[in-house]
Amino acid sequence: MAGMKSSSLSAMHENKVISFEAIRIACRNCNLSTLCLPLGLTPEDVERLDTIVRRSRPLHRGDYLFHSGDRFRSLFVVKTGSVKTFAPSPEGGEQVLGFHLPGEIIGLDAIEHDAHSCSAKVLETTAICEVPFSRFEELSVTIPSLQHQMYRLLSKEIAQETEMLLLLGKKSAEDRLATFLLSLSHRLQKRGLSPTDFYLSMSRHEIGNYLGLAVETVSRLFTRFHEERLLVVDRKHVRLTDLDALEAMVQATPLEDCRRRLP
Amino acid sequence: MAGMKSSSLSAMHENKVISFEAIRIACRNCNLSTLCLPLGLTPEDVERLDTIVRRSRPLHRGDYLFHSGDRFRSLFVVKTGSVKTFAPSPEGGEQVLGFHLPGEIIGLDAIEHDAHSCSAKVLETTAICEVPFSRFEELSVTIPSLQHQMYRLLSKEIAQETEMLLLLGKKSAEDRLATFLLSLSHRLQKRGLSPTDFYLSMSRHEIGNYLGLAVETVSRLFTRFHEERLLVVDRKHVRLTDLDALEAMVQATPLEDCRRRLP
DNA sequence: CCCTTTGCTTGATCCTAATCAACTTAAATT
DNA sequence: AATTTAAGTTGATTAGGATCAAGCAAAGGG
Repeated sequence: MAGMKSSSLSAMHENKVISFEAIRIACRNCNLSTLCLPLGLTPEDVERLDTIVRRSRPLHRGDYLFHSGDRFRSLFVVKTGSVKTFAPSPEGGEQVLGFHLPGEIIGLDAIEHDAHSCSAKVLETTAICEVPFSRFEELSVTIPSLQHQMYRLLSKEIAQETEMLLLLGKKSAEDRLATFLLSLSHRLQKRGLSPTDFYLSMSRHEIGNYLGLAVETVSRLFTRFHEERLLVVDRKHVRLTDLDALEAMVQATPLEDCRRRLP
Repeated sequence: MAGMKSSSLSAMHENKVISFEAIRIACRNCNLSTLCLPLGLTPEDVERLDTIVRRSRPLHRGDYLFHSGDRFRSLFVVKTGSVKTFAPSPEGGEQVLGFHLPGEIIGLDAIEHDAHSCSAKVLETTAICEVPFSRFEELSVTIPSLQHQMYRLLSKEIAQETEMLLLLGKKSAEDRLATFLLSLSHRLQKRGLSPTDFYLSMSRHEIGNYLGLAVETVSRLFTRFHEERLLVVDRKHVRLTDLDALEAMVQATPLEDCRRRLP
């Protein structure tokens, strides 16, 4: 009822004024602009981008952004909250593909097939910016720096998945969880949040699934890390008390091939 | 010294006329155009793209396209032959990230950091098209369909790596090798080659490294697949004698979570 | 051609993390 | 508050694949 541009979707729950207003910030005022599509654009071009962005009211835990198989129409950017993407298998199982924090773009894998090959599910109350892709492409043809940024973001996604391949291909369970926690830490820090003190919006089951480990293993590792004074964990809340040790654990990848040239 | 456009690099070994001429085919005559950057472009635009493509003389086994850490200047497209990319680790080990066949683009992960995060090494005599990226970007600003195709190719790379994550995250050694062989089979078929009869340009060690398995495991699996009449293998030569059985093996992913709603 | 090197295969043993099972705690529903 | 359900932890056992060890075959080099 407030603004005249009440966006595409119907606006109920208008009693949640505070959070709803908070998410309707335009790109130009958004603190994520250094991570997101507007990076490198002139203020004028940011305005043009802004006109095609759709901002819905907040989604809640369990809501879907899209399902595997859906026609690809838009990219989705997390504004606040978090989202998991996963590949559902016919038998009801799933493979978690990623957890997405504010500023991260979801749906980049769908451009080629014009259909989503994974599903995206909201982990907590979350605000999303929707970017209709056909309109985006029209725009990026006329804004070279937007095209450049899009190439960079796509490339970044590839580089990140490569990191993940490295992790799953070679490393131990311990390394995997350490890397996961450090990844969260770094990403939260970039967003101006505490790199040592945060809540996990995903379950142990989802962490394990993501890292290719059983729930039990994840649980045991949390216990062990706790015992080793690397962190304090209580339910979903984690406090990393020895970032250096975690980093060292990951660095010290005792990769093979160190004995090949002996006798 | 036949042609007048003797390309950027010096042209020695002109006695290798046949193969050298073969690789100097322009984009418009290249049979890979349905897989590569020219897809969807007008003949006129293909010509424009062609002017920025550099075609060197053939590279040989062990040659590098680039090293990890090199400044990013160009994308590389395999024209004939094959290339492996890998992340070298300080201790001398490496993680193989991919094997690249004709029409596949290498270097997409480097756009963001403006530096290569992996190395690319030629597995057999190989012809490469080099696409200077800054010139490519200039061009793709003026050719919407080229921008579109680049988005698609980047997206495809992301989707492929996602597939790989799924493989490494959940599947057994058997599944991994079967998936690997089928992937090769499909990709060769798309290129007009036999999907059942081919040579592996990479070693067992490299296959194992890529799939997150020990060499010994790969060797044992080849033996087992042979015993099960799924393939005939002799050294580097493979003939897949039961594609359906291999497909079935991969499909029948007995993913967990089938017992959760019982007692 | 012999000799070394490199790549591959096969067998034996070990170890990490999965699986199975039981129990605890927290959250949701009544 | 009582009951149910879901999530997490801990222990015991097992299995799949890594590692260790040895031998063989092909390729390369003098």
